[in-house]
Amino acid sequence: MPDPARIYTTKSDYAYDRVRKMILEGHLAPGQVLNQASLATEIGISTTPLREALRRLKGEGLVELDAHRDGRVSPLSAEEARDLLEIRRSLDPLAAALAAERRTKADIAEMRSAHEGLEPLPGDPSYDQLLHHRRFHAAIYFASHNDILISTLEELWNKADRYRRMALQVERGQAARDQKAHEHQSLLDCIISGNVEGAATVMREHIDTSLGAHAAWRLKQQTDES
Amino acid sequence: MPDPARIYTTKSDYAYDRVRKMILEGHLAPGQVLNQASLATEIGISTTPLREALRRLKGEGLVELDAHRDGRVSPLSAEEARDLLEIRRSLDPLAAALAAERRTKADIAEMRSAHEGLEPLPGDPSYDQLLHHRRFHAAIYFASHNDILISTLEELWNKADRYRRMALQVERGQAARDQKAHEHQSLLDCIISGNVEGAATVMREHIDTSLGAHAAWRLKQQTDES
DNA sequence: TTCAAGGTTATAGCGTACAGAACCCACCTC
DNA sequence: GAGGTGGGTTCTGTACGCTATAACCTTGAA
Repeated sequence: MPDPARIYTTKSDYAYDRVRKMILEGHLAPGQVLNQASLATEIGISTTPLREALRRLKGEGLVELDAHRDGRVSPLSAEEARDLLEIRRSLDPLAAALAAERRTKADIAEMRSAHEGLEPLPGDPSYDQLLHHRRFHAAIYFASHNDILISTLEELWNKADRYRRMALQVERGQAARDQKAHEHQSLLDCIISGNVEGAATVMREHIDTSLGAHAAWRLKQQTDES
Repeated sequence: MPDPARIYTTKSDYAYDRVRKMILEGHLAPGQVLNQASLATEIGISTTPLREALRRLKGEGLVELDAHRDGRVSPLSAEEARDLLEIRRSLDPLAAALAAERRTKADIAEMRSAHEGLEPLPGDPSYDQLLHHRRFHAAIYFASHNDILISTLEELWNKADRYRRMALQVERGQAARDQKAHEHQSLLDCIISGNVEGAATVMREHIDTSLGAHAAWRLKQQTDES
């Protein structure tokens, strides 16, 4: 556990990171009730900065918070999975296209470095593996040089992460994982060579066959059955 | 001035609405320093709920807030105007297409009602006129039945509003305003008749020739000159 | 006996006031 | 003129009191 005073400029930021990580890693399960007092003592701060963090997470849709009601971690739903997919299907290709247009030498270096040793996620991936995967996509976002697009996509990524984890509970075949690796490679090639159309097309394909798409499909099945 | 206790469930929400409105209406100018203590007394609350509101506005990009530094209203910039346009050019057509696919009878009624008496914005528009215009577009967003897309677009709209205001300082010709009215009409027609492709196309056109686009162009000129 | 409705109490979130910490600026010294 | 130090200002965090909600219990009627 890092020392809050050393790394973060405010305890509010620290609380935000801690709680967010707890939600994304599943230590706080979807639907779980959040007691502000006990959460605050667990993190080691008082309730005011925690509240600010929770409000921020509410803004990002990770927690539900009504006045004078106990807050809870937002539950997963087939609708949200579908919603996320529809937007990312539109914005991720945009980011890839813009990246192919505007990438600098530094961007290319970062994308190459993030791609280095990147392997398709196994079932039950480590936090580091998820981070590595994210870093590659974040590098593409960054190369778009559109700040609002970057932060929007980062937020969508956070929301999607919980669905990704869910999809990874079912082991994928080697063929599917090879396919993902191939897509990462051609994504990189297209962006570096300035192939705007190609980058967008590959990215759209990448999203359509992504873990999030699998999760959306599975959740829809569950909903339709019941 | 509304009584906070009566309308809002928390003072934090009240403060958020008040400050946001002050920024969007220009009572707090871009770049202006925000003193928490005086802002709080002006609104009639203490600093804690105000701080929560400011943090929320920071998340939406309307204020800049660093640790232990004085906060300020985010300045306008050519980059942000361009960034906004690029994303809206992608997401607004998506919303229109989804709306054409999923609109319910209630959606159609609301879109029709919002379109009723809608007139292209004059120079120096009233708050009500801006609201009416927004209501029409919000009705389209809503008909997409994608909650994340709706909230994302609402946020982008807020950010874009300040640029819209800027563009309206230059009076538009009657031809341009007639064109906008025509676009609103065919947007409505396409969505109601379920013309998915058409709705997306008209919306893209609508964005490309929007006030935000004019503002982006003007800001770019200014930057290039200096 | 069971269910429903109203009131009361307990619990947990919200708001205020104040104390603490960090930053900025002015002033002084070298 | 440049660098450092001190005071003042403003933001951040804590503690506590307030208020709203919800759960439980009692009471009455079916």
